[in-house]
Amino acid sequence: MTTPNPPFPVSDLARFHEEVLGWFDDAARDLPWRRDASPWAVMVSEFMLQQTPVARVLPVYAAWLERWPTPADLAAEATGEAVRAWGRLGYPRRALRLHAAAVAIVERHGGEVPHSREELLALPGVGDYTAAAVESFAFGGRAVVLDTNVRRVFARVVSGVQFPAAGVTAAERELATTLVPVADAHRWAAATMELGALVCTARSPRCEECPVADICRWRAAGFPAYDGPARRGQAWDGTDRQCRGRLLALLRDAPGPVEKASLDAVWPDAKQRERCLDGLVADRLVEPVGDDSFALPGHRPR
DNA sequence: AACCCGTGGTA
DNA sequence: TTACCAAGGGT
Repeated sequence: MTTPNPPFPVSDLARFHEEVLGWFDDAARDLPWRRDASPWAVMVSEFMLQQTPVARVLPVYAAWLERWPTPADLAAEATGEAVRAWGRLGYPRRALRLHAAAVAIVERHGGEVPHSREELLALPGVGDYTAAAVESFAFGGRAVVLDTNVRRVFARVVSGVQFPAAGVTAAERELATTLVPVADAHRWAAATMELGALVCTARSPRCEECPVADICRWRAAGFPAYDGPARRGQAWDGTDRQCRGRLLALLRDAPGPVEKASLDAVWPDAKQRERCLDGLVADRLVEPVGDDSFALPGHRPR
């Protein structure tokens, strides 16, 4: 994020806090992980929400927590069951990491989700964002929560640009730190995220509904278009990801092991297919069964 | 730092 | 229709 010029006026900061927090009181969605959810439930939601929209997470989240209400419940389960229950949320390695995080929570933290940033970051699948989100949403901590929504809101309102840079810079983190209000840090995190999700959206921002339109530096500058390096698109047709998705979908939808011949039928390019199947096995998303079949991993951890 | 990893909704 | 995009993490 570039340095604002002129800088974001200090007088606007108080209004930023007041308006966004006030807007959140009325506009916040009633999401299940916001209704006195346990720390584990918050963690489950955060894993599922990594790169997956809320609407698709909702049903899987509900089923998941009904089946595995605590880390110990999931930790005692076969990893393949986690992959199956993950369904079509995408990036199924997240299911494996969530399972591994549950095992680590049982082994290292007596089955309770840890509070500290350091302990959270040490869990599989927990990076800067997720650690901050759990600190903030599960425990009411003062973490600096920087997700794609918050970054976009700050880029626009404070820095006056359409989109933030590709990666979080030290300056951006510092700026975000200075923006956290003295009181209500965890509500600030949720509120700025919600504003980005509902109003200050990536493609068609609803500025007419925005509580801070009058102090928005991007708007004041006339909505200048993003002028940074081109953001690479995500190719899909013919990629290994598509191939892996097809293979795993077949295994997920089957009650037990699937013969190699059936897997061969879902992807025409034999060389790529073999590479992807090997990759899935290497990733522990799939395991060989007998001589000529494959299945989701059926073994218990340890 | 750049690239890999799924899936489906939307403008 | 085709890109873009979504509460990122690991390497």
